[in-house]
Amino acid sequence: MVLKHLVYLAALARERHFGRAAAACHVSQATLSEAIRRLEAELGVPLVERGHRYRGLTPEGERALTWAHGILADADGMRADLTAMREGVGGSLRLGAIPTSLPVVSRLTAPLRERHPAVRLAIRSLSSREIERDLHEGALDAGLTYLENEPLRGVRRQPLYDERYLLVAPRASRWAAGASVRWRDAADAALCLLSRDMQNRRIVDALFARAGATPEPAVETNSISTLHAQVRDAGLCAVMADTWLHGFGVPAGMVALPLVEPAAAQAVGLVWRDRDPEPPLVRALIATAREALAPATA
Amino acid sequence: MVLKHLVYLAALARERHFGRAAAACHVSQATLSEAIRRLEAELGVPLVERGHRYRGLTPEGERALTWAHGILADADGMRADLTAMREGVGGSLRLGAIPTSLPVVSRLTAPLRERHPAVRLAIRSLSSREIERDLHEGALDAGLTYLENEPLRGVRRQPLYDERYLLVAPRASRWAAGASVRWRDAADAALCLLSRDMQNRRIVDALFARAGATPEPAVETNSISTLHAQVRDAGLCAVMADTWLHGFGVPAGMVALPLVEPAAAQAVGLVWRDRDPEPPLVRALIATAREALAPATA
DNA sequence: ACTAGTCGATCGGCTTTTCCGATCGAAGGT
DNA sequence: ACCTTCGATCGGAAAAGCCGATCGACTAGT
Repeated sequence: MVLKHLVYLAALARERHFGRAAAACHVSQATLSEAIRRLEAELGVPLVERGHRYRGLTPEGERALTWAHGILADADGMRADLTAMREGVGGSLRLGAIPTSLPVVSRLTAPLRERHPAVRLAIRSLSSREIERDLHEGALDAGLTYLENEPLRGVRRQPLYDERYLLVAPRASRWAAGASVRWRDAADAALCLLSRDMQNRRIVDALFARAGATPEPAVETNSISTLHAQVRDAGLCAVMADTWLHGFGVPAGMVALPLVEPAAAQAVGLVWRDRDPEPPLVRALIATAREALAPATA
Repeated sequence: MVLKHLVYLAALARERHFGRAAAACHVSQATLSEAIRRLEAELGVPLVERGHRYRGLTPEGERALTWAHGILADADGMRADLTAMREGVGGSLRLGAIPTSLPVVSRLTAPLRERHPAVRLAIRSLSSREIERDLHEGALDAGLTYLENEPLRGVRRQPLYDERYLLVAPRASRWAAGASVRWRDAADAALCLLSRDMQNRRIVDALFARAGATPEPAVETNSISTLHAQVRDAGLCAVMADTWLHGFGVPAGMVALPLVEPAAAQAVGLVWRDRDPEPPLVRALIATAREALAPATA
């Protein structure tokens, strides 16, 4: 079996198109087509739904793809590992992070780059689900995401901090009177919340629900910067993670009050693929994380 | 990179000889030599200590070998998985087992073969350390070994039963008087024990030590059948695992008495390589083990 | 010290695999 | 009915893989 053919299979699954997949692999469409055919012959199973158009992988193809992702990740890991032994940790680390963790990422990457100046970083803001998926597809080396709210499979983890929630409200509003706000009360505010496809929102909804309330947001968005802007410029209230406020400050004219009853916290941490051995860059990141950003740095 | 080259590397590390490794791979020595050279060129690191004789792998080579074992195991797993999807679980399952667990193996393999008649089994009696090593070298699919006494790394586990220890003594001896024997007292008997390279012996030694005693065995052996024979024919006492006695019975004219103070037990279970996805045969074995031989079947 | 034998590297040539450009044929949209 | 898109296929060129033979260096035995 040829490793390259697995690359072609992965590309085909990703691009869902023979021509584009071939282009992405810098080969002709004929080459890719034949490689898939060979792979099918060798494994003795059809991998793609045959027809005059790409219609997805067969169940066997999907299964093969899972294996292929693992094998390719290992092959890359081996290369990176040996390179690291020769000339120190280098190359490119692809890190996915949930939006609320973005302000924290630099606290992680700064010491990493200090130790290993040759490392190049690619940081992508992704949802927790995208992080999990891309980790398994080998499109990501590590992620910064929620550890507990929704199950994570096939990954190892290093807790880093707890995310807590605050209500950001206009200084003039009635919410600004006390030192904290109850979730139940916050539900009545004119809210700007993240959209429901984001786990942060699902967490917040669950907390509202635990307080017996159902928020009816005036504005929904899938971007935290939008959230921030809405609060600052439109005078709405928002539920924000403390990390975000630490990183970017409380908008002028607004106050941030801890949300209580329940005063819940979500564990956030580093995750990476559950494979041995670990690629050198990932190992370096974990070591850095453990030392530079031990838990209780919230 | 070509998967075949990794096979050659693994063979070379195993055989420690270019010619033999080549023969094991059914290629000429020239082919294998060149393949290693290519691999080194591609990875940019020397993998074997160069000289006019094989002198082992370089540190980079050892590292590469670890990755190679993983990648090759995955490639095999993929093939087996797809074959299983097509024509059911089949192929050959290589199972390693510590000697005291051998009587139990059949209770595991019988239901497995009943469900999957096409499966062929290769059962090897190995020490717990060999099991761990071969598992990682891809020379074994699963193992039956001690789970707790000495650390196991990079494996998943399914506890199956607890191993308990009995003193087998001549019916006429003073030990046969009571219903049990204390470790401290047993240390005074004329003993036949396993040799110190076996974990079972290390466990037994530790239990003697906990009772403040140091056994001075009259006979040491690395084979449990020898142990059994010595007890039966030479009239010595022996510390045996209950599984062995259940499997082969108490030698005629002897009695088996539980060893107490402490009445310790060692957990024994199934282990397999910590990788996702699991090969179909391994999965089938685990499922069978969980159902057919749940814990507390001692 | 010499010799025979072993071991791994290397060379030249052969075979197989891989890759590409071009073309084909089916399906879908207009 | 016509045109476009998509993937399969073909034939030839390039590359890689493999082998037998040979070389050079070390080793063990005399």
